[in-house]
Amino acid sequence: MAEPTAGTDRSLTRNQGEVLSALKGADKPLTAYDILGLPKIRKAGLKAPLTIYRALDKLMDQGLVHRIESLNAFVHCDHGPHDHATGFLICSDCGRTLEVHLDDCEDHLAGRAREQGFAVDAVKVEMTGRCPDCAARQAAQAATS
Amino acid sequence: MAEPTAGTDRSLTRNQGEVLSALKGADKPLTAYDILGLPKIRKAGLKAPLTIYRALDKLMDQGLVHRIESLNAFVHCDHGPHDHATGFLICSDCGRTLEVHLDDCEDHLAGRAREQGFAVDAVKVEMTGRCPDCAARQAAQAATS
DNA sequence: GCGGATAATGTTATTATATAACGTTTAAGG
DNA sequence: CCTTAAACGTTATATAATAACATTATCCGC
Repeated sequence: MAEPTAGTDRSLTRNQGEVLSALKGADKPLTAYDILGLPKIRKAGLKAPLTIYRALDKLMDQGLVHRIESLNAFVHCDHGPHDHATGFLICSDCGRTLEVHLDDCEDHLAGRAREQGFAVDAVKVEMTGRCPDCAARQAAQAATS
Repeated sequence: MAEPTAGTDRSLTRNQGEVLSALKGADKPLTAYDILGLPKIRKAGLKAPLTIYRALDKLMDQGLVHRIESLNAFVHCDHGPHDHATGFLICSDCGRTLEVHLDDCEDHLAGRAREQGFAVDAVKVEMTGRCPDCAARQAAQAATS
């Protein structure tokens, strides 16, 4: 029983496929417990937090999923596996995120670290603010008040 | 009773002073529960998690303490209040951190966000790796094995 | 196919991190 | 004083993540 039924990616187990599929279907990051609470996930037989966390760990190993530290949540990576650092724009209003690539800035950041004698393994950037939609809505509300 | 006995900073309440003092005395980030478990803190009468979290919130408002998202831990900011983004180098071996300033890189990062129509409030950068000491120790061990 | 190693899973319990709700006390200013 | 807003105390609870151990599936060489 190695057929992933939920995802299209080969070499994923059923649990991993289900979790990845759940993240793909969401429009914003989900916590492990958000995922656990999804009807589709329950119907698929996943019912323990650990089951979700294990699947997420493997998906992150493969670069298919990223963890948003400041939200304790996880998002599908829609850019395919990549080895350069990623940053996330996190809307504090609607909770959606936008992934940005930091190919050039990564060198700058890591260079700063190396000046201090630090050997960098991973770079994480998270920016909080308002997404275009929410910024526009707030501007409109401010105008009418 | 507004005298901060633990810290030297004015305008801090006693609880805030105790918590800040605890962080100043540590050589690495502490979680709220780490702080709660310190004898000095217990002796000062702080005994509930919420007490610690409330003090931490205020200290962060004032820029005296930073939160390390990927550790769920808090560090004293030894640069004084500053408004430009900070980054942290986090040693995955010894757990110590090093704060770095990102005054120039911040513009680059935030600019990337603005290209997408995103209004940035805060930028957080966390880099994981090995600090100079731990990198040197590992190199020495590799040489003798 | 068989057998053994390795990875993945199931299950239960527990630990770690953070906040809600509510009443009381304290500090600052008129 | 007296009011008001901030800080605090207390208890309970919510949220996030992992430990420990038994079981099952998958891969690979034979």
